Amino acid sequence: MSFNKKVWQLCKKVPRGKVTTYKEIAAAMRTKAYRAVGNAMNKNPYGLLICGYGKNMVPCHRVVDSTGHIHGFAHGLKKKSDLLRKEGIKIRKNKILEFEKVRYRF
DNA sequence: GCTTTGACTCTCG
DNA sequence: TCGAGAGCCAAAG
Repeated sequence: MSFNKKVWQLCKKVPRGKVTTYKEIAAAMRTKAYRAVGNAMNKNPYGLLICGYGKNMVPCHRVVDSTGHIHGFAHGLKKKSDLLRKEGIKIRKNKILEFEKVRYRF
């Protein structure tokens, strides 16, 4: 299985209402390719399904950096924060509130 | 194959 | 507290 697919697989394991970080994912794969993880997200073929919540969706919007701050998103940061808020996660200025509480650990 | 490119993270000052 | 710099890794050209 390719590196990217592993990333997406792990991504899908994040439950609704929870978030994870690029670092967590990398750690779960026993690697330190934090940046490559983000790169994988950016190129993920299921990106367009995020908003539609399709069968093979990869909840990329539940992945943020180690500080709980949101970076880029294929559909825009606003869209991403909206989706997270809809799942019960509070966001303010691209920053996740109560990060430690909603953070999912593998 | 070597070089470039990131949705990253850590360390300093 | 915050920004700059350096280190990191895999994918794409």
